[in-house]
Amino acid sequence: MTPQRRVIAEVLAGKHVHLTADEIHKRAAALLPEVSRATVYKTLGELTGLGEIREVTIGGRAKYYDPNLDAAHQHLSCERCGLIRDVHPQGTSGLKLPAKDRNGFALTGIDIVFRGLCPACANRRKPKFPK
Amino acid sequence: MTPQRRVIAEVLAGKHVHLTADEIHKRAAALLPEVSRATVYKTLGELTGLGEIREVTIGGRAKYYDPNLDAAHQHLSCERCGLIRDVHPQGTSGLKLPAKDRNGFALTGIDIVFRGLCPACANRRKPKFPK
DNA sequence: CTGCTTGCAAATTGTTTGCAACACC
DNA sequence: GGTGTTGCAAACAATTTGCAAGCAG
Repeated sequence: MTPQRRVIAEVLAGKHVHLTADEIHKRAAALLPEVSRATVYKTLGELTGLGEIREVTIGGRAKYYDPNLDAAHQHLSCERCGLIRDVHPQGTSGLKLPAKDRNGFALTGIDIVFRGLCPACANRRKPKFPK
Repeated sequence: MTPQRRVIAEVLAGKHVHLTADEIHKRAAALLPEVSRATVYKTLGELTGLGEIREVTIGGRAKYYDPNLDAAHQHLSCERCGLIRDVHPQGTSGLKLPAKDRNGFALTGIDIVFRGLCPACANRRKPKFPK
């Protein structure tokens, strides 16, 4: 357990934390300036391998890291700004794929993402200018 | 409608087509050598804007493009090799997020991805050695 | 001519890797 | 002194953009 890993763990602590590797790096560097991007990536890779966090790829370019593995949950994602929130709706936990639809796959999990616009993005309408 | 766009449309035609932009480019170039990557990206961007196809980001680095918008469907994805298949299981169409869980979001869609290992990948076991 | 499309190349973004220096048992 | 960690820099991969040239109406 090095100082670098501690600050990364601190950044990931808490509820509703869904950050990209780059955001994690920025926040970690604010706490401890001498944290390099490479270390953040390596640490996140290890944590993922250990099952402490999970990579989620939603809607965009960068991966998000989800430290909330205790409770099964789904994600609510803003298509405009990329904001991600955890949700725990009923009726999703029983969801599974019938054997006849599995195509021989060995299933390991199900990801459910509710897409939409967050309140802030829904208000300020499309930032698009008629020319 | 230019020759370039026609071959891109041809590549996208058919069922169970889930290709990355780069794969689309390779296949289009096989039909018509003078198709540049940039043109593929621009065309895919337009088609996405027009609602003809949809970008899906599953599990990895590159986006996949899904031309099957007629029928609501979900995806079955191999975590090892990236293979994606369409599935149409029962019991998912009624799924929606209760208002109390919406956090003020205006919902536009729900993505469901069943993760697992395809038959081929399940056979050749993890290329990973426990020490 | 005017406007949209193409395609090369360069720029951007997100992530991974090679490798030397370092700290810790 | 070996093991594992760091961090710089370079390599990569996926995508986007600037811009000059081409084609169609």
